[in-house]
Amino acid sequence: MENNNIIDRCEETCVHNNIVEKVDNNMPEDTILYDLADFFKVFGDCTRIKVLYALFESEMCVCDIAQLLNMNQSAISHQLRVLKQNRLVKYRREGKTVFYSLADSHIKTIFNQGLEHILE
Amino acid sequence: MENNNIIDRCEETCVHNNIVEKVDNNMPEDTILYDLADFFKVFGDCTRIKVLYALFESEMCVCDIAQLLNMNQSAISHQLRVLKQNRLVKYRREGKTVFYSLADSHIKTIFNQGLEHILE
DNA sequence: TAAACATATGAATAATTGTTCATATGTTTA
DNA sequence: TAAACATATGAACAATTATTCATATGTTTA
Repeated sequence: MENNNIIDRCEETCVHNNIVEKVDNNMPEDTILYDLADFFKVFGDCTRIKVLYALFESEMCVCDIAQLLNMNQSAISHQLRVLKQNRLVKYRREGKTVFYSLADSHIKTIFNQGLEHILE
Repeated sequence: MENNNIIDRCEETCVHNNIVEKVDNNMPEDTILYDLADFFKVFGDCTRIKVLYALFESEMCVCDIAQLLNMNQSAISHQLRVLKQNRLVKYRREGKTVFYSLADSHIKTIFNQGLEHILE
């Protein structure tokens, strides 16, 4: 006796199978969709957004960013790691100082589209 | 006796004040940056990404989407509410059924930029 | 009007995540 | 080489969030 109670009733009656099938055939691979969501997750934090906006203007060291955002060095460093792992920033070392800068050309387009949307 | 221990040492010595000041002057308003992060947060979930991709192909009812993604009706309905609140989808009622469709023209550009980035 | 059904929603839970604190790493300079 | 310093990182904690379950809302039809 299989228990099918968890399956909503509408699955049997309401579903428009032709539509579902057509859409299903055109969906990108699951791994791509997961990667995409993970990528956008990076933009879903205000600190990271601020860091990226700052780097639009100039390359900056960790301390500079920390002061600009009025946050401590550790928090910024953790977030820079996330940005680095997602290939959104690159860095160069100059003595003790590490300068970060933007590594991606899509960020500005994405931000502008987002801005257009929220300002509409 | 003020306690300044929480302030990292580098704030006093390493910070490049000219850069910080210049960048600070060009930063968008804080409220905009928060709104932007909140907006991108919507794309940071795989279920919502899938729903939006599905709606690229066709308008769909809640049950259709639930079946397509093999999730229950409640989960989909909750996520559609988030998308609705962020003005990314719109809906029309036809009897008992509610059909959802895309409400925004920026989504495709944003997704494509994201795809280009992760496939690079 | 009552039953059937598609969708919406509140509450609870589990999982994820941003920040802080403490400390480690790596570079410079005295 | 030791001290000073900029940055990185692990662990812990607090806050956020996606899903599920139970149930409510709103529409149709018998």
